[in-house]
Order: sequence, then structure tokens, then C-alpha cells
Amino acid sequence: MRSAGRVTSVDLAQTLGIAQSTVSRALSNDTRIAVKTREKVQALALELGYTPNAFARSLSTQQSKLIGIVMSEMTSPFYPFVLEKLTSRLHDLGWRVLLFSTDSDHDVDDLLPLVMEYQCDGLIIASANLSSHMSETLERHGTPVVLFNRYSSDASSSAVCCDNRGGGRLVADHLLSLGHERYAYIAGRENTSTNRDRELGYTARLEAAGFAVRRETGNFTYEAGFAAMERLLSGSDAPDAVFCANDITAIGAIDAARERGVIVGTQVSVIGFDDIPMAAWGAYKLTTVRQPVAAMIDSSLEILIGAIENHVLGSNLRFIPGSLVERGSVRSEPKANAGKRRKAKGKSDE
Amino acid sequence: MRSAGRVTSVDLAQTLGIAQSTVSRALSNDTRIAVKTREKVQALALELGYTPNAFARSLSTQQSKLIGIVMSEMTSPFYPFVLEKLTSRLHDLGWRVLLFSTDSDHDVDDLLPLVMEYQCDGLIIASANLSSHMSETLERHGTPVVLFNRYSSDASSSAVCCDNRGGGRLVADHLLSLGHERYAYIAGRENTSTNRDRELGYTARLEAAGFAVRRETGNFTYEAGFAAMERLLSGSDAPDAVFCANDITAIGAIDAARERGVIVGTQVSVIGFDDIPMAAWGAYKLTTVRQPVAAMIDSSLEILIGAIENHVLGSNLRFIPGSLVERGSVRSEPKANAGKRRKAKGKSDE
DNA sequence: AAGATTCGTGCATACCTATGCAATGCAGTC
DNA sequence: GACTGCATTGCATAGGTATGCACGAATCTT
Repeated sequence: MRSAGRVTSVDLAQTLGIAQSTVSRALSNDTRIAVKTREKVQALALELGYTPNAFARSLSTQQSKLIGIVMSEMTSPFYPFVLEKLTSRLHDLGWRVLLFSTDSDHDVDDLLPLVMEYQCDGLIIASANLSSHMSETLERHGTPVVLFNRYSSDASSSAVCCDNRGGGRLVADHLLSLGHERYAYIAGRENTSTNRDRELGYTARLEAAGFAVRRETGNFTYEAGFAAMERLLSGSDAPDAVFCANDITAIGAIDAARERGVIVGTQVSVIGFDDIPMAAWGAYKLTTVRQPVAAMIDSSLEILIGAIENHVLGSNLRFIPGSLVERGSVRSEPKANAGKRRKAKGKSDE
Repeated sequence: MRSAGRVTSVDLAQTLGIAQSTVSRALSNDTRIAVKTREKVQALALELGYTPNAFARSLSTQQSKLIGIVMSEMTSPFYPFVLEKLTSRLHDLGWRVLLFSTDSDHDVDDLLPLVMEYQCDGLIIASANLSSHMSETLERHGTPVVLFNRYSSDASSSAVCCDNRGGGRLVADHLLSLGHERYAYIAGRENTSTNRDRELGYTARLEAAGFAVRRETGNFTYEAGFAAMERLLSGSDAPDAVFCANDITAIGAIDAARERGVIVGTQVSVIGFDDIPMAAWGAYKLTTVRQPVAAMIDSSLEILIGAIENHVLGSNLRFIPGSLVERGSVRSEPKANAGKRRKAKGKSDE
């Protein structure tokens, strides 16, 4: 009956005249198997090019060794980096990655059945969208979920985020210390926790210092940043400090300013968030908040794999502080005039 | 015996007092099953939240419905776009994506066992690395493979590429038509077919027109482009036309030129390859060759899925022409001097 | 030397779905 | 009324691995 198909453990057993169970144990280095037998089996396996069938194994062990990753903004430069790090880390740890991607119009929840069909042992959701009870359902089924850079209001599942609120405060403090006077914020997509928290930290700090914040809508894209900055500069009372929800938005904003002849870093200060590679490019030299990606990934995997191996579910929220990276897009000298002064406090993250 | 585990088709059968096979057929809308029974089963499945076990199904059908994607340069902006398109297209077609990532130091071939363990029905290799007999082995095992934007010298497996050589010629023709005189090429990683072909097309055309091409090494990164351009400009005989192996390299080159006070688009023309979003950014306005990504992806999937469904392997090479996108990084007027003239021929792709 | 222990292996089964074939019941036909 | 044919369902098994339990053999204990 055997023929075209790949070679199985039964094949090995038959050629050696031993039981399939012995083969299985020999290949997993079970100490109960005699060394001689073990070597014989492993040699033959190598010779015949035996590859275990992961499906059959999963069926038997009830472990798929598969982690699902759900991403929604792969083209935004921050996420590919995350995805690459995640997959290679998972590989090294012996897991495989099942990738799911969603556009912003598709609902993440639609993926639920697919994730479940493939018996993922765990799931990482790295799409900024908030609306989804997916995690909830999965947790109910016993599948651990970690949200990456987003968290859900009903603290039912674990999440690892940059301390976005703290980052917003860092930005506010930095700008305040340099004596800016007219503040603006260019937002990201409205239903994301990242956008909300960055804005909250920034605005709260500024308002506490007695400043109002002008707000322009955006959606984390270059085009939106460009358009928002045009609006900001077209009025009579242009801001001298603009915080953008992410780096791409900030870069769009810088290009818009330049096109109007406004000098970034002198007439207007621009700060981003993420520290993507482009932020360091010579044409932009963007001051920004660096997300601690490596630490965030470590944390996520630690939580996820811990939950899988100990069969322990439950909520575990972690916020990891970012750090300000100073480049050239913010003016460097406090203006020598009479803006409301505050204690100059560059770092503050509580 | 049943307990914590998810609900299976056997559960459904037992609660309804019918055979598991009937359930299976009812759920796949087998016409042999009476409509009443079918509806009863489907209703219960919905009620109990039944999800089929993809592993068990694959074991039974010998089809995993899994496509492996191997990527090696996820952080280079061109590939995330490809990855996103690929996964969402595959999803719509009913396939799942198993993602494998490799750094340039890791060998792609190491992934072979993993791909095989998970019984991928097909594989897309989108890493620019050339050295790999992986595809060969897989094809021997009956797994179709499509190389994306790379091809192997031993035409053993299928591949879909941008017509990189034709793209190089487009660039050469464009630069020639504008009367440039001192040509240079900033290379990508040496062992990639993309780099080789782009250079070949460019250089061949220029040499045919009687021009020599100065060559600087690179590796497809911003930093390499920056450094290469510095070398080019530091000599006495700086080029007035520089073709870069990809957009990121070109952007690095532009930044380097600017830092030296050399005006891009006037004193030196720079052309890239890919047409990533950043090429359109206001600070660069990079003239470049647009890769026909959508068409390349369509082609790849067509070949791959065709091979899977018809159980037909074999080599199928496709080269899809790119197109020149003119922006501001190339001077627009032919210089009014006595460079060797050629027929001005903007498009030529044979 | 007889009983106790350890070692090495095999048997049998679970895991879950799909599917070829057999079986049942029922309507229709002459 | 026996027979043909069709509609519907069930039985049994394949698919490949892991693992609990049992069994025989070898080693050790006193």
C-alpha cells in the first residue's frame, strides 16, 4: 500500500523489524531504548530522509507547536520589524508561525474560526484595532492570547505595550523645557489604544502646565501627516511644537512644512513616535520616542509561552517605557522670551 | 472520556444519535444527506461552536491547505508589502500561511525539515538569496515551489521575477537620453539575481553606447548607499548619473550627496529600483523603476496553485516588465553639450 | 539459586476527520 | 408481489505519531 507517500515511522519500523513505538521513542531519544537500537533507528531515519508528520504528532500530543500572529498594518514600517523578530525568536524556541493579516476594513474576529481550526497553541495579536472579542473567545477555549501594543478595556487578556502615555509625557516635558508655546497633536487612528494613550500623556502634561493643545485628525499615514500639517500651518496661529502619533505621520508633517518653506527644527519642532529606521535618515533627523521593541517582544513571548506551558490563563498587563531619541527636528535652545516657564525636566516616566 | 477538549464531529453525532460520517457529510453539504438531517447537524454545530480540526482533516485528505512563505528581508520596505498582499490573497483563496524568516547569516536550507514536517502544499520563497537546493529537494518530494523575485540557475523550479534586466535597460536608456556622461552603479548584495540582472541590463546598454560604468559595492541598505555615494563623490571624477540597486540604497545615496552639498537632480541624477512608498516622499522624489508587484503576485499564485491542483511540477519562468516612474531625482533637460548622442528611447523592454 | 528489580521492547489505542462500500428503507414498475 | 432502482445512512478504516501498560529477558540481591 505504501508508495509515492513520504517515509513514515512505520516504514522505519518495518525495515528494521521492530515496533513503530520503538522507532518513535528512539527518535525522541528516550533513554529506555537501548543505545544500539537508538543509533540504528536514527541512522536509518537519516538515510531514508524520514520527516515526522507534524499533523499526526499534533493530533496525538494535543499540541500544535503553532503560534498564530495576527497583523493588520504590515506595510507600516514599524510592524515588519516586529514580525521578523517575533518569527525568528519563535523559531529558535521551536515554534512555527501561522500568519494572519487583516486590512482595516476586515474585522479581526472573522479570523477566529481559522485560528481555531489550526489548533494554535497561542496567539499574538499585533493589530492596533481595538474592537474584537476574539481574545475573549479564545481564552475561553483555553488558548492564551497576548496583545501586542494594544490592550482591551475589559482586562480579560494579557497585553504588552510600550508605555505610550509615559512616552507622551516625555514628549511634552521635552518640548516644555525648550520653551515652546503653541502646541499641536496630529492623531493616529481613533480607535487605537496607542493613539489614545500617546495623546493622553502629552495633553495631560501640557494642560497641567497651562497650555492648550490643538488637535488634528490623522490615521498613522504619511499622507494624513502631510495634510494635517498643512492645515496647521495655513491658519494664522501656527504651532511651534507638533507631536505626531507615529514617525510616518511626523515625516509627512515635515515634508508638508518644508513645502511651505517652514524650517523644521527652528520655526517648528516636530516629534514622532516609534523610532523607525527612516527617522534617522539624513533628510529628516526626526526626534522621536523609541519603542523598546526587543524588550516588548521578549515580554510577549515570556507571557505567552509561560501561559501555554503552565496551562495558566489570565490577564497580565505590561507597559515598557520608551525613551526619547533627540535628533534635529526640535529646536535646541530655549527661546529667550517670556513663555510660561516650567521646571526643565527631560525625563520623567513614573 | 470527552471533557475539557473542544467539541468534535463525534460529539455532534452522539448527541444527535447518528453516525460521525453522516455529520462529516452534512457539514460539507454532501447532497446525499437528507436536507432535514443536514440542517439539524449544521444547527447543532453552530450551537455548540464546533470547529473542525484542520490536522485531522489534513491527515485524512493528504492536503494541508498550508502554504509556506520564506522571507529573508522583511525589514526592507519592499517585502512587507509583498507579504501582506500574498497572505491576504491566499486567505481569500482558502489557504493559510506558514511564515518562515531567515536572516542573511542563516541558511535557507535549514528550514527544509520544518517546511516538510508541516506538510505544506506549496512554498513561496521570497528571499533574495540564491544559494539553496531547497526547492530542488521539495520538488523531488512533490511539493511545488515558486521563487519570488529570484531564480535559480538550474532551471528546476518555477520563478516569477520583475524583468530586472529590462529595468536596468530602462534606466540606462533614460539616463542616456538626457545626455549624462559619467555613469555609476551602486550594487546590492552580490549573490542575488536581482542585483546581477539589474546591473547587467544597465551596464550592457551603456557599454553598447560607448560608456564605461563605475561600480561601487553595496548590500541593498541605506547605510551602504550612503557610504557608496560618499566614495563616488570624494574622487576627482564624480559621476553625473548613479543607478542604485534598490530604492533604499538610492535614498542613502541622496542623503550622502546632500550632505556634501551636491544637488540631486541637477548636479547628479539618481535612480532607484522598486518604487517603495518612501520614494515618493517629498524629501526624495526619487525617480525609480516600479516593480509590478500585483502582477508578480498574481502570477506566482497562479503558477503555485495550478501546480498544486493539477499535481504538475516543472519549471515555469516568468519575467514581468517594470516601468519607469519619473520624479525629481534626475535632471530633466539634456545637457547642451557634446556627449555621445543616442536615439532617445524612453521605453524599451523587448 | 530463587526472588526482586531493572531494562528493553511490543501491543494496543487515542487523537479526529474523510470516504469507499455495504446496508437499509422506500417508491416505483411490470 | 417480486424485483429494480434510488435515496439515505452507517460501518469500518486510513492517515501517522505518541504513550500507558504489559511482557519477557537480563541483572542484581542475599
